[in-house]
Amino acid sequence: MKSTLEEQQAFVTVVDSGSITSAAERLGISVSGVSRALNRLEQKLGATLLRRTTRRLELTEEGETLLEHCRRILAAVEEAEEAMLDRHNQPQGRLRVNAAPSFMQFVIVPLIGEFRASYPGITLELDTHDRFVDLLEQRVDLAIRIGELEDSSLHARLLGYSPLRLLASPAYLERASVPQSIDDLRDHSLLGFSQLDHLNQWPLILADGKRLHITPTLSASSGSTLIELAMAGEGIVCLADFMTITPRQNGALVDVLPDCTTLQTQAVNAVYYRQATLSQRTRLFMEFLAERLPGKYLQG
Amino acid sequence: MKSTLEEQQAFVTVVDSGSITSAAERLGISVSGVSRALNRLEQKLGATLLRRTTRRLELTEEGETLLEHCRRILAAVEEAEEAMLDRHNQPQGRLRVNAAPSFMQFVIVPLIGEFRASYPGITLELDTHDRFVDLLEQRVDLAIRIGELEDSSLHARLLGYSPLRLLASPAYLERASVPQSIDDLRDHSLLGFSQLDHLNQWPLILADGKRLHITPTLSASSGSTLIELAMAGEGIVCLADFMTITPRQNGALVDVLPDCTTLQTQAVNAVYYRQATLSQRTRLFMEFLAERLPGKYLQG
DNA sequence: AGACACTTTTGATTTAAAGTCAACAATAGT
DNA sequence: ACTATTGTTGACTTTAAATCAAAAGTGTCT
Repeated sequence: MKSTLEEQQAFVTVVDSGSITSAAERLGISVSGVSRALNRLEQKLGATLLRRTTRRLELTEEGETLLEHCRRILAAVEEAEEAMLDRHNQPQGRLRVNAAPSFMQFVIVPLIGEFRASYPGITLELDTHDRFVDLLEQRVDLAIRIGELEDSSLHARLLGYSPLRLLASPAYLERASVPQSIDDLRDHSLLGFSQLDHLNQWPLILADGKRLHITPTLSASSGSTLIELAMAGEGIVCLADFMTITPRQNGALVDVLPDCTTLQTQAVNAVYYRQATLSQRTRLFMEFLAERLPGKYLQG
Repeated sequence: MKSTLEEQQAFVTVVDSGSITSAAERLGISVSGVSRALNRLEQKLGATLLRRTTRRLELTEEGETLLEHCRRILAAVEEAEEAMLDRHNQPQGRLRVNAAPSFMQFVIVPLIGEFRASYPGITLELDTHDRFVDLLEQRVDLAIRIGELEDSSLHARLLGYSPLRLLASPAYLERASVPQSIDDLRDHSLLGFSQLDHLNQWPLILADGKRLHITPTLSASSGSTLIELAMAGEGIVCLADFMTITPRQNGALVDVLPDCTTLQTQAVNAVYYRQATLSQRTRLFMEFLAERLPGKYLQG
């Protein structure tokens, strides 16, 4: 009278895919097989897991609880299988990495060619997501997180620190003026984020002791758009160092108040959910990042 | 071609019980069933897990690796089942607690009657073990550890702090003398541990700045024996506060140098291995300890 | 060495579990 | 109310796992 892994797999797949029919397809078995597995599981546990009508599936509270447990169990089983596979084989398999869009664009993508050349057997999935995702639910092997860590059930490896910079185009500075102090910034066109207002709290202390909270008259929702705007001479931006490497190199952007800009550096961590040992490919990718990022992209 | 829970259970049970025959008995299936399950598992993984002769079983390196994973998986399955059971039922089930012998004797045992009266459905197993045990391997739900924690994969809950005391019987102090300073102790009969020499490093700073490392001419291997010796007037002992409550109350032992004795207090933690939520009974027991220990047995 | 006690593996068979197909029932949308 | 879609159920098939009995190892003792 013990629930099997197949039943648990069926349950999780049904929840993830939203219907029994699509779960059956994904699992490669018949619809009735999935329905039966679900019923078996419910009967064994003596609880209803999902209230199901033909059109909609809804998790009960028990189902919610069990779902988490099942994800954990299945992840542990997968880890075990990987551990045995890794023992003798070349690095291979799916590796899903999650990072903020700007970090993905400016840091990971430029390095990815080198990694792929070293380990051609690894299938990479690059996932961008602004808010923190549930690693277990999304089956993410490794996530790069900037700033403070929250979830203590995750393991983390520090990759380095990311300083912030103030930047503008030479044309803008010539047309407006070159600010000499933090308080001078108030007379400038400051470009900020349109959605995430907390990023408009720049880490600069004004003469009155307060932090500079900007209310931009021109804003954008992504770092790359902000860079384009700054290069077009629209004003001053405050961005993570790693986004600004190329425009600084070719002179499209120059530092503004370079002495104040490293005030708030944020830790950059590679985080993962693992109960036992890290899979070979995840470890390889993490080591790759830990080796390449400090220096050019991050402060050691 | 995926390994089942039954196969994993068989594998773990064989390792734990040391033979296929006894594992079969424990699992309530036939010997050949276990042998087959083991073979299936090995074939599915393409690796030998146990080198087995009729007389001896030996884990291969792969087996060692898989064993850990299987324990984790099975523990997670058990957690899932418990979580579903706990949902509607009264507290019940097996609860295995591990602590150092002296802590068990002087702290847990005196309190256990009250706990049992409150939750008669819980089956308690009190395990004493000097050295730190592997919670997963020994299926220990909760362990009490005194001093610094090592294993970071365990969760911990601080129960309080345990100060040390120097004690002797009034008769001894009358016969010898009452030491007035730490350095006076050198002229006394100091009782120490016979096996664990690091416990003979008393947390007292001498005039020359060194710690007092005693070389006892009378020693014992357990705290309770040392207490008996001290009560018999054989000398001065240095023991955790919680062991000395009764003899101090009835005057059999009195504090020596009471001002120096709280120097080194050690943290007392309840630690557990859990991937998801704590089972109801474990949580109840931990809360019970956290509520009762500070004050009488530990410093808050 | 050889006989003995014990443990594990294997072949043939039985038993039980899980999956399939097809008919039926339920539900939302037009 | 009709229809397209989705989930459940009964009868049957397939597949996996357990058992019994016999055989093959392995270590011990005289």
